[in-house]
Amino acid sequence: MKLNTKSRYAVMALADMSKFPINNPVSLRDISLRQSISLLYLEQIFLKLKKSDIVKSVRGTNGGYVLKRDPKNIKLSEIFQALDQKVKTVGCKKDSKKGCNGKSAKCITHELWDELEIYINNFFENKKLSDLSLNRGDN
Amino acid sequence: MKLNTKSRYAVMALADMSKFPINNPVSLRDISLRQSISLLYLEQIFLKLKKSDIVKSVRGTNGGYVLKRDPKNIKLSEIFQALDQKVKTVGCKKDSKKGCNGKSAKCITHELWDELEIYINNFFENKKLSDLSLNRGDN
DNA sequence: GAATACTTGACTATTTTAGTCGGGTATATA
DNA sequence: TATATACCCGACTAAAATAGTCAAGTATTC
Repeated sequence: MKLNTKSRYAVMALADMSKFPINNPVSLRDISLRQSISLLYLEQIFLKLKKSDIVKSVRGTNGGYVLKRDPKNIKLSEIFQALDQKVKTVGCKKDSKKGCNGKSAKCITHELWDELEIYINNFFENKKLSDLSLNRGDN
Repeated sequence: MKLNTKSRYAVMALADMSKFPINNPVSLRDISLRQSISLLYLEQIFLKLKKSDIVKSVRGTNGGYVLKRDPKNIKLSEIFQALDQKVKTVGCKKDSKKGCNGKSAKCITHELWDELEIYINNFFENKKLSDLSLNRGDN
């Protein structure tokens, strides 16, 4: 059970951005250097963040990306959703009528995984980008 | 972020077993049929559960596996550990001196992932096999 | 002694992940 | 207006993890 790098990097990159004055475009190149994340990979990630309205882009020289909202208003759950990163504990279909394992009803542990999924989502739902303790050190 | 089938099947299989009188060996063949899990795969899983002292085996005809403890005393976290299923949210080394991304210190979001890991482990730590609502239906 | 059921390591197909590549387009500034 | 910077975007790919299967056993009961 592990988090993929895309979502992790997304949070890292946004946390990096949030250290700078809002409306000041931050280039992916800079983030790439500071956080040691491949520039090309970051581009992929930011296209998704843009589509989900978390950042906006400024093209051209001195361009970059800008947070669309105050970090206080950006929930981590949004970031994960932007990257299609779902917490999927089960193969079981949500639709209980179909059944989980070809059988007629929910599988024996269905409730458990549902509960876990809600539990984890809850964590991200309650965390804001601004909650990350941003030490102004060398990172 | 998803759970692998091995851990999921392990929980399903043990939940299945716990419906039967303790000390009554349950064969993998039966579990396989009831839960629609490959027999060969179950064998792999149960070897690990056995090594971790969660079940014991009874060989021969009418043999099978038996829970070594009351379901009330089997934490889900033990089952996951038995299958080497760890909650790994980060690539960062635990050892904070090494640094996470080749840089000198912890990465900017290190605390967050640690927190998440503890949060999730906590879920499994507090759930017992006996907590699974076992409807005596067709599963 | 035949059938049942656990034991074990090695193997393999498929899927997912973690990126890279190549060729764009838009904008600022010199 | 040329050029460098930086975003845009789909397609591709190597490597790792997952989800199993296979083969060849051993132990026990009826």
